[in-house]
Amino acid sequence: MKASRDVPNALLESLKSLGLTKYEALVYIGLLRTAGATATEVHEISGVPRASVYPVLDRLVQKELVSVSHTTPKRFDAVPPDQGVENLMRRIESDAQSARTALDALYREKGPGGRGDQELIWTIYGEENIRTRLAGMFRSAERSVEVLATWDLLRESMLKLLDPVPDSVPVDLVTERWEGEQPSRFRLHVLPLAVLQEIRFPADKLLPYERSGVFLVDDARALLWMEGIDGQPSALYSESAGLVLFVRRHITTVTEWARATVQ
Amino acid sequence: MKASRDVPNALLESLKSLGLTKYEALVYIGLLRTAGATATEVHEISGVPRASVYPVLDRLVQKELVSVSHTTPKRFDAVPPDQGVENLMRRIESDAQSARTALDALYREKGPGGRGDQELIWTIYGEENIRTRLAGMFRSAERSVEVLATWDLLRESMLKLLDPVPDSVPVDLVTERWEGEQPSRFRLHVLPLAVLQEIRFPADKLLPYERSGVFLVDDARALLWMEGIDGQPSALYSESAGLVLFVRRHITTVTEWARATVQ
DNA sequence: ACCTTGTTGTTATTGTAGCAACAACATTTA
DNA sequence: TAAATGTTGTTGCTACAATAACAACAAGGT
Repeated sequence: MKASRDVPNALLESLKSLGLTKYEALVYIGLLRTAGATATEVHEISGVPRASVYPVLDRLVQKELVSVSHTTPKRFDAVPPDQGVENLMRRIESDAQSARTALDALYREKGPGGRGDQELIWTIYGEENIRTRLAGMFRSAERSVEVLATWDLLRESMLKLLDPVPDSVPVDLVTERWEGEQPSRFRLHVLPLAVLQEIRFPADKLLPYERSGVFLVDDARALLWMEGIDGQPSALYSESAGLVLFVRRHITTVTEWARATVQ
Repeated sequence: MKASRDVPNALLESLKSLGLTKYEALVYIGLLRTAGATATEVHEISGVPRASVYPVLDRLVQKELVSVSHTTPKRFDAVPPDQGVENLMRRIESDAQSARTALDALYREKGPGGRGDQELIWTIYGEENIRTRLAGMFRSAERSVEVLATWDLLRESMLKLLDPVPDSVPVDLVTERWEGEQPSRFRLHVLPLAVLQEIRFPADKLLPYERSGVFLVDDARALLWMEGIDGQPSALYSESAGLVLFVRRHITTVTEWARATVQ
């Protein structure tokens, strides 16, 4: 009676990242389909060696995922899945909380400046991280904000990020199309640029150029939003004169060239 | 220059349960206090062997906890703690979600009854698990609900748990005192029982008997809420005739005896 | 030019800890 | 006795931890 051969591997991985070992996951899954099983039954159902079942069950009880009967032999039962996962998450959430505060304390120790940024080009991975960086750039804008990005990217949440830009700072948006009403807050330039829609790479391989953008603040800080074919967004950020100048030229060039072509 | 000897061990454990290894945690912590460090500097600050720093940094970049510069030598920077933890939690949360649904599917496969409960005495660990069990008991009540518990326990959230009891079912509450207005929904018996307040164990060692209670539903299902000295709540649940009878007697005995004594 | 010095990035090797797997044994129950 | 339960100890395995060694490259001095 080994009915547990069909345990999806993805499920095991998920449970592992919640702090369970392979055996713990297998035993818990096994117990979910068999109420009140003895240790030997657990062994049969889960495929875990009988001798290993005892320490594993101990750990699961400790983690509040199974309950034990007071009979001999002992019988075991699993708590319902949603609640079991909840119990695991509670621990992790608590760890996350204490880690957050402890790390924050360390983080604030160091002065914010730390010459770290100047003259360096940083790659940032993960959409969240990029957004955070952009929010910081916009918030600290003092003289100018220029954005050259595909509508796909703008629409999603870029516009919300632009809210904290001080009122005194002019904002230039360049994109290839615009849906919805035109915002009065920004200087909007809608240019149906082919460059922004698709590009052909090596020869005839059509490369979708979906979400990408270039952001320049105060002519001093630049961010390039890229997106690989895998869809994983990454970005370059820099305050170096070189990259800033490049971006400066890129934006003006595209704008000029597109204006000439279109009209 | 080894300024990292004072890394709290608890913090390392917390980060480990968020999916980081010891080295990953040390490197991330080190980077939090030093913006734009080279691999060698990371090695010096974190105490991690220089050769091990490279694979560790790779993993941290993959996990969206650090960003890389494009200079030579490469320079590394940590994302702010709250956001970093957020990035880690996002993965875990997603795993938890998929695990929940996958497990739920398995769980519903088996018929609910499965003779598992009868004649067995279960120990349940963890306050959440006990509450859930109680909620299930109350929801399925058909003839009677009897509760004998300290006010401390009742007040906290027991009253909310009693909401789903069908209106046709009488509910008896016995406790040692009552604060706030008396509920009309229940038959309330306030008995200033010394038993419920403190008991003396072996000889003169005063044992605080803070939160404990006995719950009986339909004269068929009983739960004993216990709480060790460590404050970790646990409970016994059973549908066995033996334990149910014991609880039945306990409640009536205490009630009778207290009534006789008090008046 | 040459050689030295130091740093960066990479690879290989060894050690270690926690989990996985099995064998063997003591204990209970029928 | 036989069968099943619960426990113990040993061994193997895998991921991580730790050290050593190496090639590539850039100063800097002679």
